[in-house]
Amino acid sequence: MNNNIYIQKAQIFKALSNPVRLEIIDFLADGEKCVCEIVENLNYEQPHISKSLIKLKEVGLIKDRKEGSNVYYSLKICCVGEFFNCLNKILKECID
Amino acid sequence: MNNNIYIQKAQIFKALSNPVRLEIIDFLADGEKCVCEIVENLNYEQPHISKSLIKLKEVGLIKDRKEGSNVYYSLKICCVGEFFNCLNKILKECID
DNA sequence: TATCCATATTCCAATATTGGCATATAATAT
DNA sequence: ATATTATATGCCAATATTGGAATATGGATA
Repeated sequence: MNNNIYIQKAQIFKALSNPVRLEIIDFLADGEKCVCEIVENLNYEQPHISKSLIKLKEVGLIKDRKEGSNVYYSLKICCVGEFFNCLNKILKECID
Repeated sequence: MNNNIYIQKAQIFKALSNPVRLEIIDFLADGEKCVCEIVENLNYEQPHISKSLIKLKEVGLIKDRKEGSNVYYSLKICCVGEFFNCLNKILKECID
């Protein structure tokens, strides 16, 4: 049962464990974007971007909003800053 | 080249994307532990624990120290607190 | 040296992830 | 109704991850 928490957390990390999905998050840090904008900016096929977005949404990292035929995605993590600052620290230490 | 940063970050998240490895990190949050203590506390085969520790070490999340025939592992992340607080926030929001 | 204990490595089958391609759906416009 | 545009889904081969079982290594002790 307590093990469940580790499984849930692992799933969030799994969603983050892909360069394309990290690039999407970085792009969304700039603000809400529709799928087409993300596809234009990242050099990947539309279906791949779509699947990546869905995976990020499933674990609660981003949210979507439909408007006409467009779907707009945006970050749901309030603490992206702290989160990625820590990551950067780890990377910096790793280089030393 | 900038893509490399996403690959590196993804590798850190990949190391964290496993319940056993998260449990190990949680256990190490209590302080430095030798492999045998970790094996005793977590219900997994010694080789699995060993491999998990090596994976965490490879990405710079933990460090090791040999003393006789024992190897002691400890956290190398200074900012575990912030990091996991954010994660908990995401999990909480996800439930709502 | 022989043996014991702690840790790491290798091998493996089952399972999951990746990312492209083709296709489906759903909204909008003509 | 048909065509067009935006997004999602299904399928697939290549590749990676998982975690167990057996085995190897290396320090300590008798």
